[in-house]
Amino acid sequence: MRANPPRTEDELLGRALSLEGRRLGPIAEGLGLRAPADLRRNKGWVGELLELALGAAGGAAAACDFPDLGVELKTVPLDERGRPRESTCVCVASLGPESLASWEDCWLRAKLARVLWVPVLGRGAPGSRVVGRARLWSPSVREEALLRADWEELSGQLGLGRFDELDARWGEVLQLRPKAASSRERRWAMSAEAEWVQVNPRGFYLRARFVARVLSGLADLDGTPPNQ
DNA sequence: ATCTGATCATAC
DNA sequence: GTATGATCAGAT
Repeated sequence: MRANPPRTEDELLGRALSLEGRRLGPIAEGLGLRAPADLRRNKGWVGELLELALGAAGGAAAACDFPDLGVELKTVPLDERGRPRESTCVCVASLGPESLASWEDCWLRAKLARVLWVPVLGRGAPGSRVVGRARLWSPSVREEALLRADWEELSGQLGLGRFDELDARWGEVLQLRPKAASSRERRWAMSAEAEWVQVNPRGFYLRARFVARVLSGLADLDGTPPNQ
């Protein structure tokens, strides 16, 4: 059972805000679902539940969650101090010439242009976790500059085939980490030495400290309002 | 305690 | 197989 898609951003945000303080278990039951005992074998459960509850498009389509609104949904687990417990995966990284696209045209930028952040509080039984206050966000000029600088460096290195050098320590707000069913999973790519090599797929992740900044709502000190 | 590398389920 | 949704678990 899936809610109807929201028709406007306001409607979407209103729905998300109305979930604040609610436990995931009852939300799931309202949709005819049962909360799993833990997330070890259901890592995407929280995100999928909120998609259903908010009327996201769903499916594995390479599109954002609310295509009509151009909004991407991200759930983020918070610790006791209200800080993200985890980094946030944005999308898979291209290992070929596609990674040489311009920032303006890249997929990561498109996905982050408008994000509905839904914090989830608590650890332990997923059904006992509680929805926090949702926040609709677009990168400020300053945030976008940070994202762009990292993205250009990281995808530049990918485009050069420097897979051995690249690891999760690169990037200030973005990082590249494995994104696959296992480390045995391989994808063909052209190395810096112009040889075909098999490399583990990777994804772009937002560092937890960057997401913390976004959620804190602290205005950028440049005083620039968010982009639309 | 935090970060990096590894991993799990599901849809198409 | 590749995309979606992420968290797990060992290293630092």
